[in-house]
Amino acid sequence: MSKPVVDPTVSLDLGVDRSSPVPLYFQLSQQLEAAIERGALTPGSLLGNEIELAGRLGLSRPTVRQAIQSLVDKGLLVRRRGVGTQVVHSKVRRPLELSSLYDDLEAAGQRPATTVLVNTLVPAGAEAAAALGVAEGSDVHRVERLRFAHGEPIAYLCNFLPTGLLDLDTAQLEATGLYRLMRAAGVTLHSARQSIGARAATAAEAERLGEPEGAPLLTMERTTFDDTGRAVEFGAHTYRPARYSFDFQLLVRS
Amino acid sequence: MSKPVVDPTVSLDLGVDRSSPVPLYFQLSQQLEAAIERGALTPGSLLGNEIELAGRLGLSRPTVRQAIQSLVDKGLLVRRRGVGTQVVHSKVRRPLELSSLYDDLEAAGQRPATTVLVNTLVPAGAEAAAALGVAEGSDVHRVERLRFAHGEPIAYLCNFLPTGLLDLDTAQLEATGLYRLMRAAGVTLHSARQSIGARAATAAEAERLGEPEGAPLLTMERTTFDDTGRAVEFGAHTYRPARYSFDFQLLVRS
DNA sequence: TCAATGCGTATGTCCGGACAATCGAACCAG
DNA sequence: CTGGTTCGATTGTCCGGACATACGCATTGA
Repeated sequence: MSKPVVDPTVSLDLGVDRSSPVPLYFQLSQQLEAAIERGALTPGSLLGNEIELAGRLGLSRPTVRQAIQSLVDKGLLVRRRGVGTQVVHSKVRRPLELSSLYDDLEAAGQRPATTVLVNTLVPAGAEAAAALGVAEGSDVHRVERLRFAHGEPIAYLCNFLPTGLLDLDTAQLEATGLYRLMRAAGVTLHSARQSIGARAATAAEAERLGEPEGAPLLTMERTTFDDTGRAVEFGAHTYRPARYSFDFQLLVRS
Repeated sequence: MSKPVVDPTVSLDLGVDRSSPVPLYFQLSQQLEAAIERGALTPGSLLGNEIELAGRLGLSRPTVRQAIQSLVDKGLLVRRRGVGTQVVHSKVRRPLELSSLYDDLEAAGQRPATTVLVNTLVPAGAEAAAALGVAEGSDVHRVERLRFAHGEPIAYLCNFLPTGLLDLDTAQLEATGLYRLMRAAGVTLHSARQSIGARAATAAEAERLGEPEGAPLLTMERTTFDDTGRAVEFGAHTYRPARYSFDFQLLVRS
């Protein structure tokens, strides 16, 4: 009896374009991911061994391994020595990434809108100065925004940014998200430190978000760093818990 | 003028043990990580080119690249073509992983304690059945626990587990965390889907955690999967926000 | 003075091969 | 029937080399 091994070459039309500037391993990993996504590779099915796959595609084994490994890192595949590589069952689709609330809402089909409440230079307070790594009292940008979805207020966003990084245009801030502006300004985001908590709304917070005073609020503080280690943003956000929660998937680091 | 490039071979005593069963690339990456951790490799410093490093250590370039790549994936290093590999400035230390509250508290120096309130088999409700992928009404384990730190209640944990996976001993549940028990039973955790939110405490919730009714609570729901895609745990937790928040770092996927 | 060009250097991609470690199943012995 | 052993299959690790590509800097030219 032969095992129910999928033959990727015939069942899905795999094949690489050597004239393309896109790396071969990336072409392959994208095709495999697409095949998984559309169900051509069913969960639990084996992927056929690497050497044979490499031979069929006219690639070397390291290239095929690199493609497979990238999908393993994404959590879509699992490798087992002596067994093979198989598609993970289900549900791992969007591992946690450094996300922008604006992009999240847009991807969810909500139509995000932003009102800029404050956009000025202020002397850095103790907390913002410590987070951004600048001297207390030195100038930093302060941006306060209200984020809406379907006309309902979702979150109040208060952010601090160091000067000289990008010019914060109020119109642009209302048209898109902060992260998109930073990327467009050539800032390469690298990592962030986040803290998610909850507390009761103060009178001012409650009024901004249209909640009663003392209502529970979901809070998030975040400091974002670029790849040189510079802090490029510090934000303290409050969310209406009935309208927003932090949903994500995460993988076990191995 | 020579550039201020660190010479890893002399300044840090790098060297691999070929008789060890530990993979060479792993030995190297661990040594590099340790060097970064203790400050021997200062943030921003270059790491010297791969080929030379490989030659000095008596390794091949792919092996050295594999070691470096693993640290890049961890966010400790950044590579730039034509420039070199440099140590990231600070602060990226513990990227988000699938964590156990028990382990988190223990690592933070708090002394966690657990009281098991409920540990029985119950017919699965709609929510638990959907999360675990079992038929509604079929038997599942139900575990309710109170988690303390320094004698103060921190969280109320309600978990559902499929039967036949492991035997849930109340004494063991009070001595350690659920994840540790599952790992000990041979379950290989793979991924989880989480949702973090907030809401006002009901009378029962408030009483359990020693909070006033209506107090804001931090909530987390999580479904955990093993590497075959089976759901192995579903939990609904509530935390006292004054005592606990979700802190983590995350990297930009590239 | 300033912009365009060229060059060195480092990482990015890819190849082909070799051996080791591990898993699962078939096989054999008690 | 049961338990241990052997063996094939598959991934894990490692090597040595080759060429492509992008960045930074110095040089050159307008």
